Amino acid sequence: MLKGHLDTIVLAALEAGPAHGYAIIETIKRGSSHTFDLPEGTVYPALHRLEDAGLLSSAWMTPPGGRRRRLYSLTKAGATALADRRKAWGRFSQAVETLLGGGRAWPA
Amino acid sequence: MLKGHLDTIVLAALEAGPAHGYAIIETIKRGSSHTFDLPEGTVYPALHRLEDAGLLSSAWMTPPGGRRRRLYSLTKAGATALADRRKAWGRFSQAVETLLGGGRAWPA
DNA sequence: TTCCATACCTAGTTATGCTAGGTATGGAAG
DNA sequence: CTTCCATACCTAGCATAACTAGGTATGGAA
Repeated sequence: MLKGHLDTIVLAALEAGPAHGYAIIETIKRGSSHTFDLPEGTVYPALHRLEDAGLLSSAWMTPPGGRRRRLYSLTKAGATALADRRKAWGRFSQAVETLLGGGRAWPA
Repeated sequence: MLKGHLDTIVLAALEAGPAHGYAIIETIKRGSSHTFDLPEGTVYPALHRLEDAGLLSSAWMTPPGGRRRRLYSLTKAGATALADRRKAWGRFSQAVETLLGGGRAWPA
């Protein structure tokens, strides 16, 4: 479970340039050392959500001698959203870290 | 949104010793510098879930001249679960960090 | 006596991620 | 040539998590 951070990760995966769904899944898998091995049923609906929200745009492409793919790109709003989500992740992980780290069995 | 890490945080809050629901909310609020200001409707059901799962145990207490409170304690299974979840959090946050940090605007 | 902070609770809504299916094509293996 | 796998897309429906929005009750301060 990615618990609400899926969108952030997908946006980040597209920051380096446009990509299609299947490739995004692979990028996330390799980039996380297989910690996030996301099923398509998770990623495709997320891409549609993000496009509906205006954070991504898409276009069908057919590479020569290849199969049709839908290429997703970050919109300007998407880039802004990613920046916001990066900050939110920082606050979030910092807070969790403090709460988890601060909990000692018992200080002497 | 705590995105599935609520249980981890609640378990961690009880690591230092038993506490009641309202106090746990305050502990999490202060410990996270108000990043996590959790509504009761979030925390109480979580406590019940964790107790049903055997990770917490509870007992009603009435301090002298005070009001009745339900004191929650970590069970042995709860302590084990907390250790597991700490590791899971480490893997999770590490992976997100890599994916977010690795996404550069463009490498030269 | 009125109000606030404490202290507990739950029904119902919403959104998220996943399961479990389905369609289709290019290329390799047999 | 046919069978199978990896690629590549999709959706309906389920489970669950967190929250909203209510409710009850008490001790102490104003």
